Amino acid sequence: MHLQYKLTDLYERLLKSYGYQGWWPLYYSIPPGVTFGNYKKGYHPGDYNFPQNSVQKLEICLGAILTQNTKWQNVVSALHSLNASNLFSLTALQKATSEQIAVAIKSAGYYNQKSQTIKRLVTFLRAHPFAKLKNESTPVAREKLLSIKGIGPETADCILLYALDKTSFVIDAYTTRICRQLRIIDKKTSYAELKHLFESSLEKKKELFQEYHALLVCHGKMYYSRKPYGVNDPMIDF
DNA sequence: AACCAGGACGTGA
DNA sequence: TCACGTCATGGT
Repeated sequence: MHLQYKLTDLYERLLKSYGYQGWWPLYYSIPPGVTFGNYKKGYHPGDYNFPQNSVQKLEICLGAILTQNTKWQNVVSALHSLNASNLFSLTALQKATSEQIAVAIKSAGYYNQKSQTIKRLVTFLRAHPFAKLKNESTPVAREKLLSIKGIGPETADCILLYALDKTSFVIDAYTTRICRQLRIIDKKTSYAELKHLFESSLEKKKELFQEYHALLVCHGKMYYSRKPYGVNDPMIDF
């Protein structure tokens, strides 16, 4: 079976098992009064008309940084804390010191590093507003994001895909584990190689990229969070 | 009570 | 390049 078919087939199977995921979850920048399925939890399955404004884009960037090697629930409480501290805007984050931000995001862990990364991001966004970034080509915007210390490949790709609607596939630890287990790649395949594999195999639609990554995380949480990874994965029979 | 989480960076080989 | 240590909280 060709890899291209394998990857599109895996998507179909995951979608059938788990349904639409509705990423990126938004909690503190949603328009008031909007109700959409389990919207209160932040997810908006089937609705790809997000983000709608720069505050929502900022929330996605913050979430992408805060969730580095961290459970999402800890990120949610950090976002709540930021909101309670009136730090949920570019101008507020600009005025705040990294120490003040660190206190607010404590629950997400690595708060010293992440607070400084957030400060660098805010400085960056002053010179490169979202509207300007969207007009850049994906590779150029990606390089600019990667130039920010504390923003690596996965965080940059999350921002590109979910905040800027760019078709940049996100590779995370679950994606790598799943693809190894399903013999799609071997142990020494790099982030860039796996990313290229997905991007060259799939239709370049941001809705597909957004759902696929979310589905891989959902599946990864089920079968790939504890060693030995993926031994009970029902998708294993290709 | 060790283990893990939607990583990234600095270092030495 | 790459393997390894470090950063840190909170749930299981």
